[in-house]
Formats: sequence, C-alpha cells, structure tokens
Amino acid sequence: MGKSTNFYQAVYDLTRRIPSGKVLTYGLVATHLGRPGAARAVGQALKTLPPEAHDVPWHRVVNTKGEISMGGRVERPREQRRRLQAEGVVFDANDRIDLNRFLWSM
DNA sequence: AACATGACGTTGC
DNA sequence: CGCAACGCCATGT
Repeated sequence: MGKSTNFYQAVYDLTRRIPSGKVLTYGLVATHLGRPGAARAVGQALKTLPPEAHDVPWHRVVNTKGEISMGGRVERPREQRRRLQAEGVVFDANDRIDLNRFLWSM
C-alpha cells in the first residue's frame, strides 16, 4: 500500500534537489536516475505523490517542450503554473517555458 | 506471468 | 509547427 518503490523514491529525491526558479524535464529526470526512457514512469511517480513526499516540488518538472503536461484537467496544471510563476519562471504567449533560461543543469 | 495504463519522448509526414 | 505512430519503463490488477 503506502510503500513506495526505490525508483519512486529516487524520483522524489532528485526532484527535491531542483532549486527554486528552475525546472527539469521528465526525460532528464529519468536519465539522471540511470533509466533513460522511463520518462512516463517519472510522471506516474509525481502524480501518485504519497504523503511522505508532500515536500516534493513536483511543479518543477515539465515535458521536453518546456510546457506543463496534462491539458485535460485544468486545475492541476493551473496550480503548477501559479507556483512556477511565483518562483520567477516566465511563460511565453504559448504557455511555454524557455528551457535555455530555466532548465536546471547540474 | 501477461495485459493494460500513463503528469513522456522521438521520429516521420 | 501540428498530429499520429511507435518506443520505453515502472506499476497495478
């Protein structure tokens, strides 16, 4: 039940290290975890987000286009955008982030 | 163990 | 640049 797998834990760990005002893509997170191609699994980890990971800045992870995913529901993406803007991240006219400026590079 | 699912990515048209 | 198809991976049933 509430037990998360090592992979999920790793995702939460790395996501927690993303500095405020910076973002990372699902694909890069997967790659940094040594599982290139597991971008979808990363998304699942962040959407499931257990109580023990309430402090994980899930909003700092976007897709490779620099845009917020999941357009169906509008509440969640909206909250994500709100938080990012509060950290200084800028969205262009197409609701897209300039990854050349805000992508977090280690 | 097999099948279905998804907050993704890349390539082809 | 927008859309469709295919690929990849970890989970849940």
